[in-house]
Amino acid sequence: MANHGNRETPRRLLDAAERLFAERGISHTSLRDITAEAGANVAAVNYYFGSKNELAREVFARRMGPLNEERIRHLSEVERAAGEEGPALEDVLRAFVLPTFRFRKEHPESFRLFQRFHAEPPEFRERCLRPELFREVIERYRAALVRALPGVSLASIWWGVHFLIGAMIHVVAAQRELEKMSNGLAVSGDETEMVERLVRFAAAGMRGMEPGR
Amino acid sequence: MANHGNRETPRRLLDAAERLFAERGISHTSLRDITAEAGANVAAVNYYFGSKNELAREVFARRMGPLNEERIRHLSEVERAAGEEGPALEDVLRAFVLPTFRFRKEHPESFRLFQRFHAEPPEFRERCLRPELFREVIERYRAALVRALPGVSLASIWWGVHFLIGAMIHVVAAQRELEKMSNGLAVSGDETEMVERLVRFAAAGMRGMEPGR
DNA sequence: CGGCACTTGAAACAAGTGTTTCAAGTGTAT
DNA sequence: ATACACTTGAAACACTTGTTTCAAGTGCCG
Repeated sequence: MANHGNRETPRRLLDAAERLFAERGISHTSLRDITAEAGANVAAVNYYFGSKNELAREVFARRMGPLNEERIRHLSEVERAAGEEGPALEDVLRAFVLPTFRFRKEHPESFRLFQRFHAEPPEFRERCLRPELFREVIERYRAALVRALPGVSLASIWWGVHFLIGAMIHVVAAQRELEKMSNGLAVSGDETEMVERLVRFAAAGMRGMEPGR
Repeated sequence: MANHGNRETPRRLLDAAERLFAERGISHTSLRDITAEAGANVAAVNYYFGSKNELAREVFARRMGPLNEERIRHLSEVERAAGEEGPALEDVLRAFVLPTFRFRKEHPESFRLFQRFHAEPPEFRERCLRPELFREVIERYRAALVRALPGVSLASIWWGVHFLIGAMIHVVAAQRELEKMSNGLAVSGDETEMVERLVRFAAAGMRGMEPGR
């Protein structure tokens, strides 16, 4: 009944959807949950986004884009600092991993989004995952890793990267459960500790991957 | 209307549910999908299992139990073969990882189950994950790893294991997509190749984790 | 002030969900 | 053969889902 004069309803819908998607998953979140949290009407989602699916697509793009941009920015910075001979493996990996953890720190409640996303059916994922969002990241990091890992085959690098991604997704998403299971062994009050562990693990792992090392 | 004289309806329900859960996820699979595929009536699930949730719990337990048992069996075998000084790190990790890949080989269509499971909301997971299914595995492998990694702290071991689990889940579940993205770089016709890569990666990673090494 | 494009609210929609009910059928033991 | 416990089928239940509809409200521009 009211035009409140502001254009922030779509943003509030995105925020609410992000939070709830992350908390319960996409299919476990109804439009009524979202609109209730956003203080909007049920019809608002279809009015502004057309459908629940397109809302979800926007929710993801809003985060994935900047995240990948920051990965590229970090890599550029590290490469600039390293000069001619190129950055060390650890620095390349940290440039890739750090934005993820930093995003979790700044948006702790909405972070599970990415793992939730991995859990959706493949056809849904492919509709959301616009390849152009990732092409540059892949290109840039492949070049940097090839350079930082002389003597390691491209196939090994490829696998190493995906081992790293899997490890990252898992610990970052299941952290609370891991802490509960570890009996105080895994305290992650300091996020950099976890990042450093992951970076050291992956760096050592990638260096030790070649069969005839 | 008929008692077909056999007791295989529950088994057919479990099989159908497993296949569909793995393919689309739990919440995207309806009881009608399951019962249709199993050639049973909609009421059959509630008759035999009480509810959809308890059916899901059974579906997981049916696979997770034997899988963990085989992990323990492998570890015992490796420990027996190694004798007094204990098995090498690579052998311990392989004993842990191999059953997962072997299960995927034998039940390729139902394997995604485990990743789907990781994607369900936490409360659901906790209802399914009976701790007693994992206690022995944790106990045994922790002891073996502490022995195979002298000088590495328990915390580092703990993190390394979860990095490994994350990497394993990810590559094993997203394999088809990874192959598509890799432009022929990642061919996994030979499952042992992937296992060995993962084992070498994790072994090198765990050895290189300690900060002041 | 009056008209207009834009938002909102409340209600209803059609479709799908998990679950329950109950009569009808079956095999087995008495 | 008769009784009985066990399974099944078809239908209905109560509820939630995403979506649509339309009247009512708002602020802005002429």
